[in-house]
Amino acid sequence: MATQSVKARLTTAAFALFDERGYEHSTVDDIAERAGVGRTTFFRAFPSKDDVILPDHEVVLSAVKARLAASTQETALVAVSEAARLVLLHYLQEGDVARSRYKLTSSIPALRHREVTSMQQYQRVFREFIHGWMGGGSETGLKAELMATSVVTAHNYVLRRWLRGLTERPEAEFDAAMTSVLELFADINPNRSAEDEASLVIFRTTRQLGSVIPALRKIIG
Amino acid sequence: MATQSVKARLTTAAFALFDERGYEHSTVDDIAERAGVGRTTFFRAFPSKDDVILPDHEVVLSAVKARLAASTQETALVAVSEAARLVLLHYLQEGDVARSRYKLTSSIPALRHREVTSMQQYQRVFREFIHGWMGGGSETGLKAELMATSVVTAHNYVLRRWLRGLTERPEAEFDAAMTSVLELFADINPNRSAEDEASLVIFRTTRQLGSVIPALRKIIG
DNA sequence: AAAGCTATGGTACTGAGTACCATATCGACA
DNA sequence: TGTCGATATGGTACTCAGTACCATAGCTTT
Repeated sequence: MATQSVKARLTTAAFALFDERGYEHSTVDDIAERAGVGRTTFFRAFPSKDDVILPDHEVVLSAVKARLAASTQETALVAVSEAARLVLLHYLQEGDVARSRYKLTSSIPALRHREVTSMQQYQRVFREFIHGWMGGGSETGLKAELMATSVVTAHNYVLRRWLRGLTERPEAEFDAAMTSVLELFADINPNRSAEDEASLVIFRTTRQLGSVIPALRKIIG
Repeated sequence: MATQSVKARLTTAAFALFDERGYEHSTVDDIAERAGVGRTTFFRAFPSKDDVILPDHEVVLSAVKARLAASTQETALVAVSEAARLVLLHYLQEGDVARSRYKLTSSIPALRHREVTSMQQYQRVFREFIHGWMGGGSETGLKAELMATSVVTAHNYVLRRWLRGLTERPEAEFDAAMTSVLELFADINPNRSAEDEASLVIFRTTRQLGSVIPALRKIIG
């Protein structure tokens, strides 16, 4: 019977009880009893009651940190995108568990707060990473923060669409969203392009303006 | 003695106790006793213990909603900027209270969560307003969400700098931050500007190029 | 003066979270 | 094999936030 770990048994027991009686009407005693363990053991596995709905949070957060750490100055943005994708993929792999959680976090404030907190933690990791990538100066603080929140927001947007059943291709939508976010910030990045700068060029010619201008118009489109 | 309202007395009592003994070691009974009221009255004034650190939240949130509601399609972005500014100004007016709160939210997780929740509520209001302004279609959902989070993030960034004593001119910094955020999204807005488009202008002149070019350089900078 | 409304205080209860102690299980090692 | 020690678990008792309910004081209304 005890093939699953204690944590896993507690998690399934909790989700089942929350589904049957609702979150408020399921006590920690109930959860522990259904999992076949004592109440004390519950609080050893989870710091608080609401943590039971995000049992893999620490693992995923560590994976995100590891993915970011395994990057260079040139591949930083790819790392950000892929690290965020790790989070999405974890939810996708959870399947029905993720959808159950969504039902719960949508209706129970305490659980919504718990999920918001977890997203804040991802955001913090991204912010520190991006800020470090930008050099860590105070002039890039706001930009780093904006970028981090945007990445997390884009992730959440696609995730929520999938949870609501509004998309069959969450990964493709995620890539699109992430690309548009990174494009948004493209001009203020360290590896900057010259896209925004305009050059004024003056040529000397003996040809008539009347013949030159239509040709110029054609080039500029 | 009871010139202040019950809510105000409870608030000052709470901040004083939190400062003396810390949040965890101040019970709701202690706060109520110092304020000269019963415990029941505390929970009538505040839904939970941690709400006491944001006594004006509902008021400010309503002010933000009102400011947004009093705008037209053309003035939407100004309204967003000024609504966010309302929040900042409220913190600035609080002065030391705001700084005390910052100390508390920085060190006590429960209070940090409370503040995050309040920011989430602002964000939600901004998101819904902006999305409505964009027409409410599903193709603008992500953009609206990104804009709302960015506005709130920029606000928080400047607010935190002021709370840490890193700036003497929070309002000016706020304006700068807000402008840069709105610029960031300028190209995807309904009232788009022609800022990003370049014009090619050709003049006819009889003057020598050698005298014209230095003057042009001076203009362009 | 009686009725009613509102704000407040008090009491009793549930349940989360903590502290502490007791016990069981298992492996290492003599 | 028996013993020690580490780790996981269970149980008990406690604090305190939050809720429900009732009683009462003060004030207005009729």
